[in-house]
Amino acid sequence: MAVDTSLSERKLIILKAIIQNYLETGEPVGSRTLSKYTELNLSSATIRNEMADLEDLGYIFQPHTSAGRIPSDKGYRLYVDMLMEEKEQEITEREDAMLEKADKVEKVLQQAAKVLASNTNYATMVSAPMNSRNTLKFIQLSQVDEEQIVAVIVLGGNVIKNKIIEVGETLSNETLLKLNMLLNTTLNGMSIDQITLGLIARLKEQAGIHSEVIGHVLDAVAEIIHVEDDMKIYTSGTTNIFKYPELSDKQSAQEIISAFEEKQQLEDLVTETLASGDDHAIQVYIGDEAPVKNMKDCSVVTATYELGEGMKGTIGIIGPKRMDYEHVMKTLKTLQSELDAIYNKNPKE
Amino acid sequence: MAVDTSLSERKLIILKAIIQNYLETGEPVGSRTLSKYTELNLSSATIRNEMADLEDLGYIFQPHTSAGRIPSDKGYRLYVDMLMEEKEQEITEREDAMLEKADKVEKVLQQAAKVLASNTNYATMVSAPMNSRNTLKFIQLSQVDEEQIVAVIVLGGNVIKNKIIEVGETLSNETLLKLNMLLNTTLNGMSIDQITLGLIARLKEQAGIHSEVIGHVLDAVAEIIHVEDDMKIYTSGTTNIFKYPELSDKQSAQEIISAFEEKQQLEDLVTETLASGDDHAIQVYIGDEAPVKNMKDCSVVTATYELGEGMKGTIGIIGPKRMDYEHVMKTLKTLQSELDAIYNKNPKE
DNA sequence: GTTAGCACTCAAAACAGGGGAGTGCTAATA
DNA sequence: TATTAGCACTCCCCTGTTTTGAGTGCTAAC
Repeated sequence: MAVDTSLSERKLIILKAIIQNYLETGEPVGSRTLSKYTELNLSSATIRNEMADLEDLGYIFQPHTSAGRIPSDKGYRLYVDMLMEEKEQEITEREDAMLEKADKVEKVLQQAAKVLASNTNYATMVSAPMNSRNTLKFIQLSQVDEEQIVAVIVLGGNVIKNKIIEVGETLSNETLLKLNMLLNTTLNGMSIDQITLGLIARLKEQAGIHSEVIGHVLDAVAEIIHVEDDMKIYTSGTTNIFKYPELSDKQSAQEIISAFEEKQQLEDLVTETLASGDDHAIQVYIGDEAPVKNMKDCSVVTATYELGEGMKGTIGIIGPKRMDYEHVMKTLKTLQSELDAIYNKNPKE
Repeated sequence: MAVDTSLSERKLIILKAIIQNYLETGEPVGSRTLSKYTELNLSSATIRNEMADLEDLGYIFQPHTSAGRIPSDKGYRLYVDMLMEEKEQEITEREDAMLEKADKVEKVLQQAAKVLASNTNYATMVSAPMNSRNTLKFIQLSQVDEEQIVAVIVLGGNVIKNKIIEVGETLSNETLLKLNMLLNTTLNGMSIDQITLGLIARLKEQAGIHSEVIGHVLDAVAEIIHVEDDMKIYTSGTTNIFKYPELSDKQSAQEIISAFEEKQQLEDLVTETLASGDDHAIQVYIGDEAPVKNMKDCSVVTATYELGEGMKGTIGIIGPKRMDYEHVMKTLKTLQSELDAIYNKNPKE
């Protein structure tokens, strides 16, 4: 990224001015406007020369001749990387109140998406934490009726899952007790990745004639992971995109909204975010950079949060390229630590 | 509804022709078009006279002078009530295959919404069955760690819910066993409405010093009903509305899409559908008739399905007023009996 | 009762012109 | 040498006007 060094101080100032102005107005910005807007007192002509240079370098472009300039993706990139000053002031207190104790994780997350959307006026998504790296805390088998038992599986962080298992015979109480003992002593505290084939074989051996049940239980465990694989994603404020003319033509709107409806694409986004980079960094995808093709006309800002024990989820904001990056990143950061805090302080809620 | 009798045979034919033509093309239909389109050989002039009458009666109207006529809500109403001939032929076999055994109810319903959407090109929703009138099948308390027990509650139809309960003390195995016995013998097979205050008092009395736990469990049961109250709704094909110009202007599109996002409005729709009328009838709401204000420019067609034991859900299609009512109603009927069949034949899947 | 014909209406498309914001270039200026 | 003023030019966009054409209502003839 040696590109930036090739830009003079003045060019940077002008570029920054162009972008900031464009973020506010959404209109192409011309040289005259800039000559007043910027502190360095230059005539429009000078600015024009600089702008021509910037255009040659690919940071800005004209939608058509005799229009002002608007930032290119490359320009935005430079902006978020270097030019943007973080306005750290006034850490918002409001959200504290909004995220009041909702008693279920899902509720909290849905709420978070909502708060975020109303706070930013963009479309938002929050993915529920995945428990791939989670630990088994407790397993309980119980007879429901003659032919069915239910396996209750509690994961770290008190995520509970159940699965009905069909059994041909009625199992005696002692048998169930024994199996429960066996399962819990062996598997308790184990990470899901730690359950190896060898371990399974050993378990089955100890279960004797009931090895089949053990098999079913482990299948259930596996399936639970699998089920969790198609992750839950909460969205809000989708229709906010109609507020931005450049996104609200039929074509774009349809693409973006269907990306939100078929969660598959959002899942890709989450996966990408979780995979790449530092845990608590904020990531910014501009245009094509996003791993979601339908969002080529948008910018996407994401953050990762953590509910302890390696359960991570993603928060994301989707808006026009000319989004208010500073505000968004600040808000996202706040919410991120918000979520981090709530659950690390109070994991049972 | 004596209105219809006042219409001559010929007027009915013409009205029907107008509507059918409009359904296909989406364009206002004029007298010339009709004079060829209809079998009764009449000149455009004659048709014009009849159309003038129909307009006076409120069945059709002109979007502006010198445009063709389009059906009014009243016209559509008459059409779906009387004029439309059911094309019963070729009961679709395809869907059978599509709704292949998904092993979770949610999956099936989500799938159903998808199939429906791709089949009709409209927006669709499927509500998960509510279990308000459901019965308790099984309750199991288990100790998770020193301070927590988990209550697993199985409802009829094998809907499983759990709830972590905080207890100050560690309960002995015998105590748990006793409580489990007590809960199951007393509550087993009961409908949720049948658990009265008197019953609760009696339970607590029998539980003695552990009455508090019983209280928590019952709270959990109550909460589970409550949680289920904000029902799950699956949607698909929201963006199909962009296919219909009359709905895809910013204003309408935004309204409809946000109705789909904030599920509250869809819930109203479901409630209305479930409340009103015969179980297996198909209901058609045209324009204002729908209980959802955001859909005043749409038509909504709904059906109720049943998963046995009084658990009912709703399937709905939302499209433009000029939707292909016949196809939609037929498809809906098929899917309805599809769902009915799957779960009544094979309730455990 | 039906039809042909005609005058009329009005939305939408096609067209034309003016205004204006913005540019690039050149020549003058500090 | 960098900056600026000035000027010609471009081209979007707005506005108003015209044209077109589909469709109607009405009247008179069949």
